[in-house]
Amino acid sequence: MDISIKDVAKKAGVSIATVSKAFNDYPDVSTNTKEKILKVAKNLGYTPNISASNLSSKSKINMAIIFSHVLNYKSEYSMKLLYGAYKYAMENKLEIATYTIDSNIQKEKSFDLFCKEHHLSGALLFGLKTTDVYCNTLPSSKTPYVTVDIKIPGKNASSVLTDNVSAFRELTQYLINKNHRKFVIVHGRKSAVVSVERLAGAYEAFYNNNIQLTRNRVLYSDFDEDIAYDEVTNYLKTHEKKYVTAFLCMSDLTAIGTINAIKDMGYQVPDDFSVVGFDGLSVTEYTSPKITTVNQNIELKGYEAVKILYKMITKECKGKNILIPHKLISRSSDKEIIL
Amino acid sequence: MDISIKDVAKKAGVSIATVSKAFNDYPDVSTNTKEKILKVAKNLGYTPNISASNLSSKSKINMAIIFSHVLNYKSEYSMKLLYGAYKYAMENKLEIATYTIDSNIQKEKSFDLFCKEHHLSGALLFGLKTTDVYCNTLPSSKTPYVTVDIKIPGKNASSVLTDNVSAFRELTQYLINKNHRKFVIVHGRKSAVVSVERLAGAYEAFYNNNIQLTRNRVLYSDFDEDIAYDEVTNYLKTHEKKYVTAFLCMSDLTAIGTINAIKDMGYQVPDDFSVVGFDGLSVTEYTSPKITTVNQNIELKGYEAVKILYKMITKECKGKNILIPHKLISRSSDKEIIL
DNA sequence: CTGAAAGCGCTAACAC
DNA sequence: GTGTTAGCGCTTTCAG
Repeated sequence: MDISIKDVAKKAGVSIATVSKAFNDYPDVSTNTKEKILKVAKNLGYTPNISASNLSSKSKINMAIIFSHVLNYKSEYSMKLLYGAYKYAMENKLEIATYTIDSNIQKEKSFDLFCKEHHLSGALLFGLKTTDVYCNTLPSSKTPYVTVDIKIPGKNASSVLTDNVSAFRELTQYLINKNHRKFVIVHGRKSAVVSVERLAGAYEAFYNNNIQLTRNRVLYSDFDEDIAYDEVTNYLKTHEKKYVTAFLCMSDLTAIGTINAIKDMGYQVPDDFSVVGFDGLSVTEYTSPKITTVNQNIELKGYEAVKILYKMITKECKGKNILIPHKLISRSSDKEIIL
Repeated sequence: MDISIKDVAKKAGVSIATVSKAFNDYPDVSTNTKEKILKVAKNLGYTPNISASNLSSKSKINMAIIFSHVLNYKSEYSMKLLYGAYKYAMENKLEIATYTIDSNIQKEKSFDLFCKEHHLSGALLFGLKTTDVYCNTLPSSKTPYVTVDIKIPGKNASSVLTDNVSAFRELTQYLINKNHRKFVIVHGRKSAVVSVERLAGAYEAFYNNNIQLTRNRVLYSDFDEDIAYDEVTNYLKTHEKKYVTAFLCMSDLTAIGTINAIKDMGYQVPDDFSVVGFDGLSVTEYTSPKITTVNQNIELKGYEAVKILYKMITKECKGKNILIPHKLISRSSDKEIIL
């Protein structure tokens, strides 16, 4: 038979109430009794039943990570997010459960309902897309939540973001400083907020440097390499080389697709074309050439996301939007044009 | 106020027992009442409280994935495992929670205790190492568990494995068939079972082809690229080129480290040395040259792991050890030696 | 500082 | 086919 609080109480010669208090660090238990209880509990192999505790307590803190899609294993992105989140959790002896809830399930059960069901005090939403059902129902949620890379306004909402406009402006400026003037932009998923923001960043840089937009082209892909590969291949087949000197890619994976397309068309990177990516995945170090990119500090995003969720739950702070610093990493997939 | 089963019962004009039965697909509820109850519940925004249900039910199935370490985001491995696991879960409308329990926590709380605490019917153990505390306590566990890449015997234990000996023998034979005779083996973590097995596979191939062991060298690294890089660099600095024609790496990441070391020492892959990896990570497609490797079918491992755990829990099957088929993928990081 | 007792929301006998 | 009821293991007033 399983050991319950009763057994501990009996063995320790106290009431179950006292055992409960001892385990929950109530101030009104003498150090002596507390120590005895803890020792007895250890001997018996007792551990509090979380379900029971959840049921009878209003205040127990439970946090979860909710992925909106089955994680895309091709991308390190989710992994780094998870890594950062669990890092914070471990450091603070917090427990986090991770669930996957795709759009079908989101339709069946609202976020609030899911949280109630699982007795969650709050949740982190990773991988949420503008097309997800949750985007509509989240704002009216009473449960605190934190989104990453997307802002979903709400009473108890926070978000952890990258300043995509600035980051992509800097990336573009970096190439402009190397005398590039003719760009092809390899766009990310069209509906993604981050893509739109990054495009705006590129345009800002163009504007700041009096670069005519008409000279530049936007190729629409997803964030993966396949579509980028096809689009760039097609572009190179239908355009003369002189029309472009650099490819501005909205993700590292599209940069890889772009580089492969360029190589397969018989050109060289960076000799014929410069290519830059975005995200800062470690895969950019494994390619040759190594890819110039913007490190988004993804682990930190996960880390900060949990931190702020926890503080929202404990009322230490209100919902807010946090910007995580990014960093341009110059490598060998681009080169300066000598005028 | 939250909606409970009582509210639904009252509104639907039935007893709470009937509501409970309707929600749990008991056969003894008329289709009419069931439909009505479900409709009322939907309107009210009712969802069963899992904690309460867990508390009063013996039979509720709850599965979890337990990572023994904060996931290493550099490796796609964990991600693919997760992907496969959640794929099975989604297909079968099962819910899985993922936790991270490092060795410190493993020491504090046994596997059985953790499961009891969380009312788990069984768990998948991902990333378990021979040095983990759980390895000792697991065998006496009453809760069913499934391990990946490592066999921990037990009453209710299953494992999902790769036939590492055969796989590495095939990989070695593949190079032997290309007339390689002088190898350096870049070993994985020394204490890892899979490393030992793979080494045995290499030796089998050597034996089958009368290749003298003395001609070959083993370099000990972890499964990551850094140590491999250092070891190979050091090797190349202290040995003449003629002593080796191929590097047999026990993981894709060590293969990457090896290739980088070779390049940085001024040699070419595969012209000067052939290099092969192991795992089948997608990163092997992004490198140049693309790396010959053994695809372990990692997603399938995750998928099958959940499947078998579920069947163990439902008593559809007993614990067993499953071998997942692997596949050699020949790419351009190796070449035939023309005699 | 400690204990008695009233639930938390649900399930599972069992009675009808 | 439906309802009554006794818990599941814990937290939390409230009395002492």
